[in-house]
Amino acid sequence: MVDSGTEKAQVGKVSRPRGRPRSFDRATALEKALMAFWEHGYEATSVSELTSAMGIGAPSLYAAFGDKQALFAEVVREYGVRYGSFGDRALAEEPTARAAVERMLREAAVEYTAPGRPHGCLVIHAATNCTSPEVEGSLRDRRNASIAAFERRMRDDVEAGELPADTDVAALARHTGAIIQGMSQQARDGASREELEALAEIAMAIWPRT
Amino acid sequence: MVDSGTEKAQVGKVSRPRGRPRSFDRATALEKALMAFWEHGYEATSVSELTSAMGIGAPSLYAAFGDKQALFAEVVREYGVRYGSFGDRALAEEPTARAAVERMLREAAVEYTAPGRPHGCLVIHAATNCTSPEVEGSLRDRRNASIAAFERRMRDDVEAGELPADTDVAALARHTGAIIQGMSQQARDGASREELEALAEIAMAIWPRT
DNA sequence: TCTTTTCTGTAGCGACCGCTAGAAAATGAG
DNA sequence: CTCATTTTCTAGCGGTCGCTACAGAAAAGA
Repeated sequence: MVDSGTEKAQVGKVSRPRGRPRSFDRATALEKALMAFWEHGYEATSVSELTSAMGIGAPSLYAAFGDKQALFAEVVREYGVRYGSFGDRALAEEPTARAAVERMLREAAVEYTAPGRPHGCLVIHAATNCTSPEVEGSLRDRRNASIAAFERRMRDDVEAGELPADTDVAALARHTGAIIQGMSQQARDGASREELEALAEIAMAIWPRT
Repeated sequence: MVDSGTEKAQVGKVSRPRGRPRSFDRATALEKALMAFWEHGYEATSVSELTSAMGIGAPSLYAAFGDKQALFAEVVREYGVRYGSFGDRALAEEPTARAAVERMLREAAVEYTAPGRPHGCLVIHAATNCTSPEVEGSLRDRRNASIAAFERRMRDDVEAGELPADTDVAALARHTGAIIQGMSQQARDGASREELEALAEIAMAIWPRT
């Protein structure tokens, strides 16, 4: 049952696997599950909601993804790649921590209110009020890891002389995290892209004047 | 069954009601329910968890509080009075919007990490990922009402000349809401009072220099 | 005492939860 | 073709959900 999802690629010919072929596309089914979890969270999304959203029966779901928790873990991974990577990209590509945060907040306003998909951030919301400590903890770890990444990037800037030596990088990172989390919450509560952009712009005023 | 909770006070003598007296104190039972909902949220707190936390049987719960949703509504009301009033107090008592927000954030750092009770804010978290739109919406309305109250207080200051005439009060109010919501989230994620206080202090830097 | 009223405890309702056994269907291998 | 393998579909498992019928217990009033 391990590695049940990956199709082993053969040299040259495609050579389909032995038994009855799967009647659905695994990637699109995963995407449907992602949307369902994103919209309603881990516990409030029942397996029957998942199966009907994914267009498959329950046994197919369990055969292809393990169980509900494993499917959610895979959804979270996929979310990180498809929707949650703008922060890492900003941190990696921008020349300064300040520019990275500014771009991150600006992009968050767009991402969190994008039409045609749930608002806000899956990592922030999908495992709140969750009976399983494992699931709740996995997303909490991700949130705290993000703040730690902010702090590392800021500390680099301090060491490079880009930020004042007495900068409280831990608090500055926490502040950035709070803004992101608050923006996500307000996107869920109906705030528009423009409103979040104005919020982000105000939040940038904590940085030393340019 | 309406008004089943309130004991009608008589002039002079106490005159207990007719039938078998209630074996539990309604207020302390409500407080236990409040803690349970605060900790785990609306849906993740089952009726059987509630009954065992409150120390009563299910029929007693339904007789005294209606149903789960009515109990939650009463809990939210009680929470607003007992734990969620520091914001309104700051807005009402402080001379300026800025002083009110500063005090509110400082107090939020304390309230959201107070020992012996759940961290963060019930209004922000207890109805996320909720199957019932009514319950989810009731808390969302409260959150948006808070931001609207911030905005009104700020607009008063603009009209009084306490804030610049071109202040974007809507964005400033949203920013304050985002900080509060982010602080609550991070309190749930394990941040300490000191960390939240440092976050709050940084957030105050968006206001014009004193 | 007896009746009336209200609350308590037991026991269980129907509905949904996550999950799976087992048979039928669809493919490749021989 | 038959056989082995894998997926699909149907049906349903045990468990928990929110909630309640019912009988007995505990009080006031007659």
